[in-house]
Amino acid sequence: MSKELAKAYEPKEVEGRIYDFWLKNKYFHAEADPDKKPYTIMMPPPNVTDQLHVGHAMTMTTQDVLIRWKRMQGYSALWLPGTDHAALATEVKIVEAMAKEGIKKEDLGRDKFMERAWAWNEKYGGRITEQLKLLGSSADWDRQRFTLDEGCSRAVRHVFVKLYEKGLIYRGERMTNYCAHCGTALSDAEVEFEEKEGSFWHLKYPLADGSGYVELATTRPETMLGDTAVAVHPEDERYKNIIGKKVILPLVNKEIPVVADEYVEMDFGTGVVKITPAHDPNDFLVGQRHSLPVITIMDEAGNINENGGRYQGLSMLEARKQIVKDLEEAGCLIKVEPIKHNVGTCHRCHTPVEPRVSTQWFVKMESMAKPAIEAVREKKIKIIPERMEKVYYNWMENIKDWCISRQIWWGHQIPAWYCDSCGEISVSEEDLTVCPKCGKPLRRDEDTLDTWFSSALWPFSTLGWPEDTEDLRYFYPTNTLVTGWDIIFFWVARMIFSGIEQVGEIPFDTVFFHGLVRDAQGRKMSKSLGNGVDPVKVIDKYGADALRLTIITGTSPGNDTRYSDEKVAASRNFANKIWNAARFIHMNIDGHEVSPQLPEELTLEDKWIVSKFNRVARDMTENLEKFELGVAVQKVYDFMWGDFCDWYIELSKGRMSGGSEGSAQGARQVLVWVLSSTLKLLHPFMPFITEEIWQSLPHKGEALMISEWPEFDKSLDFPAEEAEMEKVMELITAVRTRRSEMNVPPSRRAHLYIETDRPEAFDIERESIARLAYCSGVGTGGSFDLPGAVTVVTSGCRAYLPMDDLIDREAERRRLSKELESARKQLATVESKLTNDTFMSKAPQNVIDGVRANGEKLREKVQRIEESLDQLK
RNA sequence: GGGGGCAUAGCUCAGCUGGUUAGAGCACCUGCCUUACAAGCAGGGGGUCAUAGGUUCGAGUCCUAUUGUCCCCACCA
Repeated sequence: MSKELAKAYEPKEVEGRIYDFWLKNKYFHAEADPDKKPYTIMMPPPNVTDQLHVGHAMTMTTQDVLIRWKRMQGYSALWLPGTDHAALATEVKIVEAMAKEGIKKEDLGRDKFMERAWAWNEKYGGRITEQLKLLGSSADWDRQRFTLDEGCSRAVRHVFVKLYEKGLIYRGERMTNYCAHCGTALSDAEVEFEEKEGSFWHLKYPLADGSGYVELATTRPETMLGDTAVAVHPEDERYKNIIGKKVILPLVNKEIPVVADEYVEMDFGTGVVKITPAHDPNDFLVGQRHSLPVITIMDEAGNINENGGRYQGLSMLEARKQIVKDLEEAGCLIKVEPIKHNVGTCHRCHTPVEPRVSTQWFVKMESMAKPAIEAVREKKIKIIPERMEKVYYNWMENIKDWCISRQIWWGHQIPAWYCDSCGEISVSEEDLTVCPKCGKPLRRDEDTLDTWFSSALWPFSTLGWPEDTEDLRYFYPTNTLVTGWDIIFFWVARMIFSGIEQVGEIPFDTVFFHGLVRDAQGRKMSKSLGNGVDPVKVIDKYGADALRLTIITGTSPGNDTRYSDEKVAASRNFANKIWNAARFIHMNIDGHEVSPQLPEELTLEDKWIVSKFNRVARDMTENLEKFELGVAVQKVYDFMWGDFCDWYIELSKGRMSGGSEGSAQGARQVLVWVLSSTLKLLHPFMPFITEEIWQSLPHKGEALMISEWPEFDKSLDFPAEEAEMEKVMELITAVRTRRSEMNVPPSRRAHLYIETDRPEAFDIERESIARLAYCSGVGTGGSFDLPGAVTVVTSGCRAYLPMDDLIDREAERRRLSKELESARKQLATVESKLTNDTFMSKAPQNVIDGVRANGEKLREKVQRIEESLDQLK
């Protein structure tokens, strides 16, 4: 970069080149280094066939900020990337693509299908990681993993076998959620409830003894084929007499009992419930209590099976229509009411799930949940924001067994074999061919595992577990898990109990939940709304740094944020601001020998900016430690723009154009030092532009990204000079304001007379003050008698601008009177505090000191205004 | 049914353990092409911090209730 370069920052010219430079030098790579402390983040693996969306941008930027910061702090910082095979999500996509070619997976068979799936994976698998690189992600790509790779597969099988042998994985017939569209069972976590408009069919079930009928209501009439009872509440006076009687199940013409069960709510519907144990979780429990038969009427394709008699082969929906029609014809339909009710749907395809009793594999949760709850309760794992702990406890404390078998092919096939000869079930880490019990051939379980089963192992399977590797010992437990709150159950909770159970240690010490990115109207981004934002396009238009800054600015942990182009444009403007500050510095240092160190002698304004920087470094570090990234970035933004550019650079101009060579050289060094140091603070947020500029300035070391994070330096702390400088600034601002109020054009200059008994308080180049205050020159003195001059009063001094022709003495008096009034009012507030005994005795000393100092300033100000008013008389 | 978030300037949002006169970006008004930047500079207007109580010397910040709004969990056929 040099001064000839474009006036505006061009991210496209910089980003690729800088990223390649980092990669080439292996700065992203982390090793187990005994001389350093480890800091580890496991990247939540995006779905392998995903495309980058803003959600990724949020989570990855957050992680990259943390990892870059820690790396600069000297940690061996490992950010381990990878992708998730996303079993069901991916299989659905592949099946859809095949459907376009007119191919069904059954036609292909398992092996051929898997070939296609891997090919698909090959084709789209690299896309997401390439896009992550565009963002500037400093992940250790040499360590990239995939939840279906060899190592992860070994870990999965090891865990499966271990849990099976401990009795924590079992196979059994249970009520499960079944998605007919996806053709598989789902875990409870994968069911989303949606409120839908439905119908409430009131049906008539005749009593077997001919003494009448019972009326009941249902939202799912088709399940009547599997009814094995009718239930009423035991206390319900209306129905006490029919308990124990039989009713005739219409259409099926079968007698089923009337049972009494407290599950029935008397005031809902008619107070009578049909019981279908095979297709409703609550009915299943009722059935167990009353030893009712369980009749499954739906097959795996979601159609009525052989238990459905003449309805066999119909889909559930077709069956519903037909059955309602038949019931009506049989005179068993009393009425149909509209009803709003919650329908469980598949979170992948939003098809209503069918509760269905089937044989599946489950993980027993209770014993593993306990230590996982303890870990958080004892703060071994910190959850940020803290309120998310409640959500975690609530889920963990009410956890049910986890259904892990899926009737799909893309995934980890369950390592269980069945012997059809002797009935033995064998579970093994190695593939089996013959039954270990009877030696006969085996049949392997067709099902695969829930994708979250493998991602639950991510924090350690990626480090070589189950082997006892050096990496595992060094980097595990990992440190910060960064993710959105939407996968707390799917993933976070499961990693916690898996880590504790498998490795014997928590998987990470902190969980940091960031918010979700919404659109400008606050809506969730979704395909159906078409309001999604493509980060790649945003990067193309505004640059990766601008996108990253936007994502972090103004956010706080756990709170959602809105995306808008305007925000990115503002961030881009900031990048441009830094770029131009650098251009300015180049214009003034190129051709000079400038050391990257601070000069020996520091002027007042030097001390001010250095001291201010020093504090920003300290404050930001504190904010980052508390994961307050939004606050941290705001501080460096304000410093860079509001202090460094608006004030320090402006002040330096006079020194470099008109000052002594010593002063000019000092300014150059301070400019370089402060900008370079500020770039360090900014680097985690805006890695590209900061690296590019840093490289162009005089520097020590080979790259900004591996330079040292600034720490608070006592020798750079100049509070007294800061206060002095602020007085100068206050005066300059006051002069500007006065001129602006009087509509004096900047071209019109006047000499500035500063009345002070402490001229050393204005000990910076007079030309600098003059330049900033649009004055022709500056003089200081004990007192001036300049009738007809414009008066400017601050808490530190009084100043005059002789502009005879402009001054309207009457207007001037009015203005000063107004200022006096306001200053007196403020003073009164302060003084009432200082005379308040309880305040004086209870408030901490630093607060009292602050108020006192403020009072002192105000008193001086009031006095000066009063004097000025006297002079105007 | 249970739990939680949010409510601060016209808009989008910060405001960390309560402490001087509540901030930013965008938008708006005025004046400026001042030799880094008009994607900029300087100045300015705009907020009874949702409402009502309470705790405190002191409340945007803590407590209680209310209203509005969004979300999560549970899943009554």
